[in-house]
Amino acid sequence: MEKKLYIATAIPYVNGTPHIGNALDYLLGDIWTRYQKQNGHDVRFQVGTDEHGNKIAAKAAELGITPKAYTDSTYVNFENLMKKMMTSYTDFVRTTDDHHVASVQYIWETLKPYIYKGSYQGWYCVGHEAFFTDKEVQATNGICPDHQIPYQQVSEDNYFFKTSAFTDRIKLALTDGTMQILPEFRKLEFLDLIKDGLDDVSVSRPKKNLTWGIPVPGDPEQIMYVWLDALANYITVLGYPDRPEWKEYWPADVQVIGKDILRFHAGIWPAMLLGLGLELPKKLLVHGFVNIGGAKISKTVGNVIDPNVIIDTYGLDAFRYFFSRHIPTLDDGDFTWEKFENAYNNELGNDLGNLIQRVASMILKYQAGVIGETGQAEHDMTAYHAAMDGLEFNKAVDEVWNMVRSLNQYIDNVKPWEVAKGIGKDPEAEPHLAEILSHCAGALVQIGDLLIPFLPATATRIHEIFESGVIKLPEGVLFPKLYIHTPDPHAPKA
RNA sequence: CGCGGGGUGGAGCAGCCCGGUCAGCUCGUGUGGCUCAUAACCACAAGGUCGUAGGUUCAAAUCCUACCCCCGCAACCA
Repeated sequence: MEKKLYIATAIPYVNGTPHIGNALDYLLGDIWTRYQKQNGHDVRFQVGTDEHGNKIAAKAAELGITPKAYTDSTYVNFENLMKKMMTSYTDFVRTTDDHHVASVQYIWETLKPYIYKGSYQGWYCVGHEAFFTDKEVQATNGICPDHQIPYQQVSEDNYFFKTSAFTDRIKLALTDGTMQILPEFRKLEFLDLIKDGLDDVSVSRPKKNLTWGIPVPGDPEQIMYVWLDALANYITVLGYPDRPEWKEYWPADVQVIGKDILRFHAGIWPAMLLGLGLELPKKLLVHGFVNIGGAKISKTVGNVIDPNVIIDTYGLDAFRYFFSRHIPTLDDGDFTWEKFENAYNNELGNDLGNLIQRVASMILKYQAGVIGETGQAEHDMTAYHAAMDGLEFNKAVDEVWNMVRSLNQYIDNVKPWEVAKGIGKDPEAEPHLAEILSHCAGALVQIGDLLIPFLPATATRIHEIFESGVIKLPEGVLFPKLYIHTPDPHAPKA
């Protein structure tokens, strides 16, 4: 049985609305999925939501509804964004799904040899009835800002998962490439982080401190903490352990995560898999953060950008274009409205949109729309495919734009409009012109092919215009100019 | 002496591993060309002590040493 492809994305916590980072996960997953499907592969593409935990419970209590009712109302925000982005996912997992809950309990049972009871010690606020991290305690000088009482060192009983037992095997998998982390420097960072070994993690909380979560099998006093619950989604969604089809897809070919959660996905998650006797994911695609004008996105600063607004203003393909090309796939990137609009106007409008327009219009004008023999344009696509394989999607788009640029150059060099003037005088002119224009059309079809993973709607449109042998130019141009955040160069001077 | 990344024309970057053919690309600016096209496209030009100071070498953005500056991370943060 040939293994089918599987890509998974991190599941966001649904106590907020989707942000640009979530959108980036979906976009990268979708680009990969479309690319693989285009190459004839069967791909399963998971997305989902993480719905347990105290923050959800507190929010729900505030609203006077059950936690489940609350997440029922918020997870759709994420689902809506995915749909809006034309994310071609095949599976949507919610950690509150019955099957997930049951599977996680099975996983707990199976991992029992590596689970032991211990005591967790940390800073506790009596008012919150919850633990806080060292960082939070430090930031507040040891006093809870909400209750004006000092945090106390408190210990509580809970279960620990023995990730330490798997340190060596995980290190080996990273070193020998069984589990790749891309980019490479993230792998080095992580290896450095665990050079002294992985620490065991606390995987449950007493019921009094954590109410909303999956019960620990065989211990009614304990509720599972986020780790086993959330990370397990990548296999429970495939049907693990009861639906055998999961075996056709696991191990994941790619898992898309943000740099902030690498340590969990490169540490705890592989440890879980090894404990279950399963293979490790082949690649972890670690993307960076999107900054806004060089600054970190922060709710308190209020510089949060809603992906929905971008899509509503400029269209989905413009959104997909910017975030796949101008936010480096494997590193941090920067968003500003000005950069976005410049990319939209100059690259999508002038470079690509105008190119399509000029070629289509020449064929209409000189040949009544008949394209003729589409000479197979064979541009060297090695660099494009190498970039796709290396999960450097931004470089792949760069390659496409090199093609756009050279086609524009080609047209200026051969001057079809000059050739057209020779028709009627020079017998060679007509076939020569036909040859030139069919070459252009062929090149555009190829560009359309390469854009399928990135700009699905635009790719379809290019194919519609050029593929039938007769130009079918719809009303209106592709990517009409927009001057919302940048000055309109054609505006009359004040 | 915590770990990591980085400092290249106005902006953003590539090149550095494997020293010379490297000072390159995109945007921006200027000039010109063209007219098929979304006042688009194409060509050319101006602009850089390649963070600083030493060193190695016939030769350094590229290797070595020291220093300065910027940015992440520093474990329970999805």
